[in-house]
Formats: sequence, structure tokens, C-alpha cells
Amino acid sequence: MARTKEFDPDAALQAALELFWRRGYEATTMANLVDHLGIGRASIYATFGNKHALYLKALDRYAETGNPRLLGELSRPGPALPAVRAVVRRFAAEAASEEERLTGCFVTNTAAELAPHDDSAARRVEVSWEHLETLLHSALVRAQAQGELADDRDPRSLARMLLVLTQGLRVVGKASSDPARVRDAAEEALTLLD
Amino acid sequence: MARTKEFDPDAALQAALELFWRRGYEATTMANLVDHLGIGRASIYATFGNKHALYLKALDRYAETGNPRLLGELSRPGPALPAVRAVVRRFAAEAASEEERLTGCFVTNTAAELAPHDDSAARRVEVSWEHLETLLHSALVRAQAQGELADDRDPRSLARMLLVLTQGLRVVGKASSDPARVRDAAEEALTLLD
DNA sequence: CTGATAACGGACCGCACATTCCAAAATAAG
DNA sequence: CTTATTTTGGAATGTGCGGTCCGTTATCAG
Repeated sequence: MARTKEFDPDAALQAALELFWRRGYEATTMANLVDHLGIGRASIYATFGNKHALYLKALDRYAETGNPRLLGELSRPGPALPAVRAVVRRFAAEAASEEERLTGCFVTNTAAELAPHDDSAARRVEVSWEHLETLLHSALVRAQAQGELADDRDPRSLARMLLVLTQGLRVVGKASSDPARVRDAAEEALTLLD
Repeated sequence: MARTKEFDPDAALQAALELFWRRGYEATTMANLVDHLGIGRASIYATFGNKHALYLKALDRYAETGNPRLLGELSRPGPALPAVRAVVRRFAAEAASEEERLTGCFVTNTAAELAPHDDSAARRVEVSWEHLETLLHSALVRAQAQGELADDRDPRSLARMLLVLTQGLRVVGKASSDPARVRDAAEEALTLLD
């Protein structure tokens, strides 16, 4: 009946995610997207709506595919505390890397750039954080049940503290040149789990 | 010899700071600045250079005048730990407030929005963080000397951890609606000082 | 093969932005 | 008072943006 699409919408969305992730919302122009996705302007609009809608779709995709392996460790049976430590250390390592300077966490970036004046973006950020906090919380509860964590510790506030810390790591990593700073901060926070 | 300025450059800079602080760099237009400062476009350019230079001057002003009273407590003689706790709690309270959603910490905002692709802004952010870390560090060293903090704790990594945490508080506060989250996170982190 | 349909690329549009220009106004020195 | 000098507000400029339009091209049903 009609001509078929010449590009893979899924791959295009992934490419858009990469670009938004690296440069942010405002700094990414439609011309950049046309170049990077390798498809025509009109096709982008026909497929994804407008720039804002495309950004939200990219954010959704990031949230869905965002490191399922690492976070999966948090809910795997067995010792829970090592998984929590691994997640925090991973955040710190990424925050300290040179590459981080240019990318960071897409959710953190969205929180800082869009959340204050964009409700639909803020909602998604909130969902992501809620998700991570819940994952950390249940891992800590499990750790407590398994005797890895003292009974007098509060898993809820520990999870919140780790969540806030990870977001801080990403922000500090964006402008701080000294990798030791984020590493020290993470290790110090992890002593709360001893 | 010539006509005198009709406005106070210092007050104008303060007004520019307020605007940049509330809306960020990109979202603030020169037209907004003209309205808010109450002076003409040409006068702004003649006095401050261009938009970017004005932002940097506003950032410098923020760093100079940024809450000297609160941070001054950190170096005042007497018990040091209560001052550290007060600073962290202040950060948390501001991050949890409704107003925070719209302002946040100007340095944190700059780190997230400009630092990745603006070296001169990144340098100033780095200086501010270095300053806060140093203040916290020397307060903790003093606390240790005065027997308020156990000798086996490391003031350097504690200071770094608190610095990263405060930045995380500001970012999370920007998009998270639950004030308890940042409050719990801060209190949990402060138990590291017990 | 044929025609209806949808995707394609690139030209195009209106707008908003940062920056500059200019004529009028106001000041201070002589 | 006169004149040189600077400020001032508003108009003008040029650029780059997000979004749309349209002629062309490819696909599929019959």
C-alpha cells in the first residue's frame, strides 16, 4: 500500500538518547539530531512528534534499559551487601571517569536541567529515583534479615542516603577534576554499611 | 567631563544574580535581564560585557557573598561538630523547601548546566567546592583535636563525603517532592560523625 | 504494469535570540 | 554658556532555532 520505512525507529531513538545524554536538551538542536540519526527532519517529526516528545521517549528508553544487569544484582538471592557496595562503587567509578564529564547520568542531567520547569520530565525523574531507592531499600532489608547488617540500622534512611549520594557523585564528577574526591566520598559513605 | 551613570552597577549585578539563579543561563534572555534590572540593553553591555561575562560576574558575586555567616561558624573557635551538623542540616532544609525547586544552589546549577562545556564556569565551580571541602576538613580536624571526633576517622574523606552529599541534596531537591527523602539522607549521613 | 499511498530530503518559514548602532539627553570642565 | 564626552533607550541587524511544506521516490495491492 505504501512505501516502507528506510530506518529502524528503535536505532534512531537510541541515537537520539546518546545525543541528548551527551549534550543535554537545550544544547542539542534538531540539526544535530538530523546529522546524528542519519534520517530526515520530516521523518523525525513523523515518527516521534517534536523535540520535547523525542526527549521524553529517550528518557523512557534510558529508564527501561538502564543497566539492568547491575541493578539486577540488588535483587538476586545471596549476600545483599556486596551488591549494594558494587552499585555505589560503580556510580563512583563512572563519575570519576573522563567520559563522565561528557555524559553523566541521564536522569541526573534531566533533574538538573529540565525538572524545575518541566513537570513531565520531573515525574519521570521521580519514578527513576523511587525505583532505585526501592531497590536499595529491599536489598538492605534482606541484608538485615540475613545478618549482614546490624538490626538497629534503618534501611529506609540508608537507602535514601545512598540515593542522594549517587546523585551527588554524578554532579560533582561533572565539574571536578580530581577522581579521588568522588572515590573517597563513596568509600566513606559505604562505611555506614559496616 | 561626562554624564554620570543613573544606576548602581552593584545592585544591577545582584538583580542579574537573582535572575540567573532562578532560571539558569540558557533560559534567561537579555530581554528578561533588561526588564529585571530596570536598565537599558546598551547599559548592560557597556557595564558588564556580554551575557556570558555577566553570568560569570554574578557567579563570582555569589561565591563571595554566599552565606558567610553560616560557613563562618565552621571556623569559629569552640565545638566544631555542631557547626558541621548545622551546615549539612541547612543544606537539607533548603533542598527540601518548596522555594528550592526554583532556585537551588547557584554553584550546583552551574555545575550541571555549564561546567561540562564551559571551562571558565567549571573552574569557578571547582574553586567553590574546594573551598567548602577545605572548610569542612579543617572543622573536622579541629573536632578531632578537641576530642569530639574519634581519632580513627579520616577528616579528608568525611569532608569529601559531606561535600558530595550536599550537592546531591540540592539536585534531588530539585525534582523530588518528598521532603523526608533529603532529610533522612542528611541525618543518616550525619551519623558518620557520631 | 498501474495507481494509490506513505516516506523521504531539502527548501522554506516565522520567530526569538544576543548583539550592535544611533540619535537624543545629560553631565562636567573650561 | 559651550562643548566634549558619556549614558541611555529603542530601533535595527543578523543568525540560528524548531517546525512545516512540498515535489520526488519507493512500496504494495490489485
